[in-house]
Amino acid sequence: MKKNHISPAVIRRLPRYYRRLTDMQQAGIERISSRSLGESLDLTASQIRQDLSCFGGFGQQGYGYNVESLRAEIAQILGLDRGHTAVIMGAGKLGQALMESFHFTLNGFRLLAAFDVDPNLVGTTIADIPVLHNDQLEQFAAEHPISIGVLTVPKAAAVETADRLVNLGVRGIWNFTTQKLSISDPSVKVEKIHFGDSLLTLSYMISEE
Amino acid sequence: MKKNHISPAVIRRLPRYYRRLTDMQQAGIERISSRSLGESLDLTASQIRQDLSCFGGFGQQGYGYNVESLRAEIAQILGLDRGHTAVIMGAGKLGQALMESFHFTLNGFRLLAAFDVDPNLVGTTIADIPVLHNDQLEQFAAEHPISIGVLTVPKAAAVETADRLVNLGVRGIWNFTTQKLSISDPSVKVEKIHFGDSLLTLSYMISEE
DNA sequence: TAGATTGTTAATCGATTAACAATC
DNA sequence: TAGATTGTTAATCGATTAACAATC
Repeated sequence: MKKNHISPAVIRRLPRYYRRLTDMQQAGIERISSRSLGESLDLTASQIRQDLSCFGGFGQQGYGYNVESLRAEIAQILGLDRGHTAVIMGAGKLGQALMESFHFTLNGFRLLAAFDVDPNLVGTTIADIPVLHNDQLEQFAAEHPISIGVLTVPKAAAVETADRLVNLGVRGIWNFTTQKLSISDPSVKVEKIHFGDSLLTLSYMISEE
Repeated sequence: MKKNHISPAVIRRLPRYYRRLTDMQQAGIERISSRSLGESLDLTASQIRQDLSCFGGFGQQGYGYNVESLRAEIAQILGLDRGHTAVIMGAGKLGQALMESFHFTLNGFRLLAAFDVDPNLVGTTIADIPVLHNDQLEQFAAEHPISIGVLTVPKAAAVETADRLVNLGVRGIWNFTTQKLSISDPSVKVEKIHFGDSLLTLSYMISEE
């Protein structure tokens, strides 16, 4: 599947399509038009057809889209079928929250392990995921290919931890810290979740005159 | 301060400007040009000047911007000086992570309390923040004005909890659940952090080709 | 068949970048 | 003063929306 540059705006909408289609499929809905999908997502029908046409023609005139097969197509586009794996670096409260409540499997990832330095945590399992000592990362990686590292360490440890992950050949880093990462290898992708930026945006919105 | 519509793209960049200026101020840097600020944020100088000019002329020809005063201007634009308050709804791992590690104060909010139903949590304090019983929310709100509710409850409780917050007159909801919220009152703003959408985007990026 | 809805092309809209006079 | 850098206007670029022929 060769991808000739898809704009970030389109890519950011794909997960939303995927989620909605998953909901619809579970609700037993078989077909959907771009119009009604658009209405349920506050997007125009045009935009949805335009977005999907970046990847191929998945619909049928006069009918719309088959929910199940469109969902499967988007799953493939997003790479949900690639057997990606993840490790959590930093099993503090945030790491634990992800281990306990985030559905890695539903999002295409198999969570293999978490790593921490806290002796009270090392050796335990949280939501069936083993917590190993930080120092065991390299050895673990030699036995288990790691697609991405989830960075939930304290800010001060972020750069060093990210560098170690990159050295081990991960393809991406999911960065929950406020530390800016400068990864020299451009093939390693970084996706950040920045709580502060989000809250400041909300602050702006509620502060409008 | 009357705001004639500012585009969301601009608003989303303001927190990044603010953070960078904060870093610079702490590093003792007094002045900054749009060019060097742009370089450090991977933006063009033009864009930064264009963005800032939405709110006024904060710079000086031949000099640039004064770091401290530009930071103060942006703080005001973002509403960081308005004495906003927050409560956390749901003191599970994610709520606890925010209580322990997220710097509400640095982001313009005073965190007043957390609410939960777990008898093991109710009555305790976490990071100096009292955890109260869910049922006490209304009484608490009568005594303390709440600007925003942080929604870290399980998905199934999200809609009901959001409705209660809206009834109490909050101005915004910071939604960490995957539940789509349909708030009828358009003056109540919702900002969501969707882990799944973020991870799926990363999945796409590492799956290319 | 007739109605519905796609995929795609063209038109519009908005956001980013470039250019430059103003001026510190 | 001369060099630097702003704020703003114009030009470009990209993304969204509209329109419609194709066709299920």
